[in-house]
Amino acid sequence: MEERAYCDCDVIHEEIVRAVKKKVPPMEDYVDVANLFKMFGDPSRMRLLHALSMHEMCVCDLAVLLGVTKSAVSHQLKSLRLLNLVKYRKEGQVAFYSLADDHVEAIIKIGFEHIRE
Amino acid sequence: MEERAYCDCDVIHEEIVRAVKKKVPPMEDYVDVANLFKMFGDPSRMRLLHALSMHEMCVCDLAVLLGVTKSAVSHQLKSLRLLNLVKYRKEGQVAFYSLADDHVEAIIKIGFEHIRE
DNA sequence: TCATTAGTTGAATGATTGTTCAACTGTTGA
DNA sequence: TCAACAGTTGAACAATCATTCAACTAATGA
Repeated sequence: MEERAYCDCDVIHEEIVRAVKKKVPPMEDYVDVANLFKMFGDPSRMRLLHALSMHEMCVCDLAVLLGVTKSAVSHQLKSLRLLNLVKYRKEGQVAFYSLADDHVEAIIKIGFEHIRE
Repeated sequence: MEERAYCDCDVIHEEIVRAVKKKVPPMEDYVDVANLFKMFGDPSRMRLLHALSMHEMCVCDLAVLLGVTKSAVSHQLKSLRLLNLVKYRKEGQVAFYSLADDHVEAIIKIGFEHIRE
C-alpha cells in the first residue's frame, strides 16, 4: 500500500514500464475502486446485496434471512451506505433498505455471470 | 460465514423474507462471486491488474512499477491465476503476464466508471 | 561447469476486517 | 408515562490477508 524506495530486482523492460507509468492514475483512484469492490468481496455482504436486489427489506428481515445478528447487518449496511451502494426510507421505527441505483445491480450481475461462464 | 440457528430478533415481514429465500442461490455461489470481487478489492492488486490491462509485463517490471518485492507480486499473481484472471507465456526464464480475458478488463472498467460518476 | 538471474514457495508478522456482545437512541402505542 | 422494540454504535475478539524474508528451482550464458 505504501510507496517504497527500493526493490529487490531491476526493471527488465524499461520502455514498457515507463510507458505504463505515464498512464497510471493517482493512487487515490485505485483505493476508491478497491474500496468499491471490497464491498462485493464478502459472501455475507454479497448475499445481503443480492437479497436487496430482489426486494427492499428491513434490518430484522435481513438478519433472519442471513442468519446473523441485527448488529452485524447494521454494521454492514453502514459501510454500504457510506459508499452509496444502498439507501433507505424510514417508516416509523422501521428502516427499509434497498440498492442505491442500477450500477450496484449491474456489478452483482456481472459477478454472477462470471462464475457461471 | 457460518449458518446460525438463532437470531436476536424476529422476522417482521414474513412474506417478503419467504419469497426472497426461495430465489436465493446456494451459498457456494456467493462464495465464488465474493472471491472474484475480492481480487479487485485491494489497491495493489487493482494497480497490478490495471497495469496488465495496458501491456503484458514480467514479474520484475510489475515489482518495480508497484514498488513491492518480486515475491509479493508473485504471490498476488498466483491468486489471480487460480481464479483465471491472468495468464502468462514464458520466454526463457521470463514470464510475461497478461489479463486472462475481456471479462477482467470489463470489471476494471466498471469500477473506474463507478468512482467517477 | 558454475555464477547469475527470474520466478516461486512457505513461514512469520502486522494490519485489516467481520462478527458478537452490551449498551445505547428514538419511536410507538397502550 | 413508560415498556417494548427497531436500529445504531463502540469495544473486543477471532479470522483473514498482504507483505516480507529466506530458501529454493530452473534457465541462461560466459
